[in-house]
Amino acid sequence: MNEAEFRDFIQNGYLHYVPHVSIDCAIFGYHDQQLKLLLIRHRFVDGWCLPGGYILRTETLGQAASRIVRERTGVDNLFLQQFKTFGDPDRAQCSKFDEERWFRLTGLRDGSKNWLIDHTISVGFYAITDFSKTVLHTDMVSTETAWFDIDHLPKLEFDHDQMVKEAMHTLRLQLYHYPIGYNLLPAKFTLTEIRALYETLLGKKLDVSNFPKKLIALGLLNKLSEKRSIGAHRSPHLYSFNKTRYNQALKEGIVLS
Amino acid sequence: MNEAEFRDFIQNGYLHYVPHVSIDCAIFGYHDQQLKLLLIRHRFVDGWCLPGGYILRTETLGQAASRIVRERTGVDNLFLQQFKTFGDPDRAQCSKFDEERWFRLTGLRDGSKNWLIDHTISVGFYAITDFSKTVLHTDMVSTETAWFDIDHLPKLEFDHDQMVKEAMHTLRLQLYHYPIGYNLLPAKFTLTEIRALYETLLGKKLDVSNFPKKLIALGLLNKLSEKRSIGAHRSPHLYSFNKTRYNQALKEGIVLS
DNA sequence: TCGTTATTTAGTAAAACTTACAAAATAAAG
DNA sequence: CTTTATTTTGTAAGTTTTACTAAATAACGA
Repeated sequence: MNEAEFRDFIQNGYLHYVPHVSIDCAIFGYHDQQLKLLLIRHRFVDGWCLPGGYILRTETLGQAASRIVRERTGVDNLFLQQFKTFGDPDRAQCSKFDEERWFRLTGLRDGSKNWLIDHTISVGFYAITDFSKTVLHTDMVSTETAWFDIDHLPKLEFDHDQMVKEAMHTLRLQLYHYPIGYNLLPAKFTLTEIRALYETLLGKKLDVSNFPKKLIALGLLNKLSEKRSIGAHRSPHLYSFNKTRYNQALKEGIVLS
Repeated sequence: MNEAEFRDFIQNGYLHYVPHVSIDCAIFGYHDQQLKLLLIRHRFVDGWCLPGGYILRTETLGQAASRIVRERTGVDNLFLQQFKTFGDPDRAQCSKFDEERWFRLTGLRDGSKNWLIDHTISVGFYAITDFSKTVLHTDMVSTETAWFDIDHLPKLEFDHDQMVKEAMHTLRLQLYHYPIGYNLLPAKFTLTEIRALYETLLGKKLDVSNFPKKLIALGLLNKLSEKRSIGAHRSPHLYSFNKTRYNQALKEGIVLS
């Protein structure tokens, strides 16, 4: 989006997008036992917040969320879930609106009458990606886009702290009911690697021996004949996902304890 | 809402309510092993659908949902949960809009330009009440308000069939994680009565002996010294909810199997 | 008054599942 | 060829769930 397109979006965006409703995405990034969260520095409020956007009048909510994540990270087709809608009247703090700042940034007057500066209800989605595979983009709304370690997040603008908390909570609940790992692990991985993934996302230790047994019992994994070399230790077997069972589990759910 | 107020709502409602966003409520009613759903006959589309409404610009989503349920049923302070937000572009079928019908019903022209007739994203809530304690109201939007047996629902307008399905699904999942029964059972009830409540909501039989034991083990129930007379049979003990544990369980969740 | 009957409720054995841990297997380094 | 760290199998103990039995009991009617 260039300068002219951005100005048109500000002035006439409500013709193409649904006004008063936005989407915010908590995009979690995993790689190598590290869990991060994608944040943008918002040009209008000069603080960190979740990436978000508006819904095209022709899109479903899921498609809009998917597009927003794709535009920010370049990643497509990932685990994406709606978790809650936020609509407290004070969530956006429109009272703090600064007409001068708006003019400096947009070159437009009467910002407080703009469709963007009005009561907005936001649908929260969360997603999980492999952050090493992403290519981050900033846009006209943001001056920075960056991954933050989940344990060292800055204070976020609006009600986004609450959003992250609830996204994390839902993610951890859903980990016990849906399989995860596809797109987050290499095509061939060891039992230790998939256990580390779950441990990092859940934020707790799992039994070295019992946890992988459960995944195997659920039929989610194919044992391969290859092994991985990890130095002066017994070489662990490689596994891949049984894509049939995995997709079935995504649809029908699983029970993991 | 009288005729004049209704016309003002149609013409200027967007000043007080958030446009493009609505709330729809799946209000389940339980009494005596019967499960019903509250439906209204929509004046504008002449079919059955879920009761709904708009969000005042000063309200939270929960407050709006609570108000909508109260206006329909007279009941306050019940189990109310947001479950999902629906935003498919074709969910409202605005293409079917009938200008003539609109004029007959509202006496207004240019209906298709009205704020009510535009892309609307709806936040779904579900609630559970005792239908014998409700006093139903119709309003300017509905010609009828009625309880339907859950197994004999008519085809609903818009995407409300899908909403009911997802509300029911969420309700049944949450039954295992939150206590239920307060406001749905008399202050003093037998173990058979609370089991029947869970059986009806879950749509399946539970073990006569084991299920109540779980509730007791969770500390949710107080055993009273009184008994209930049920004719030529052993008189069952009466129980009441341990309100402290019950409220704690509402906050922190429980694990019921 | 006393069986009969239907229901509540305590009790328990079997089964299933979870958890904790021991020990064997093994790859590579020294 | 011993040492070391890790994977992986196996299993015993502990816990929870499930299925079922039998005792308790309230009222009815013979």
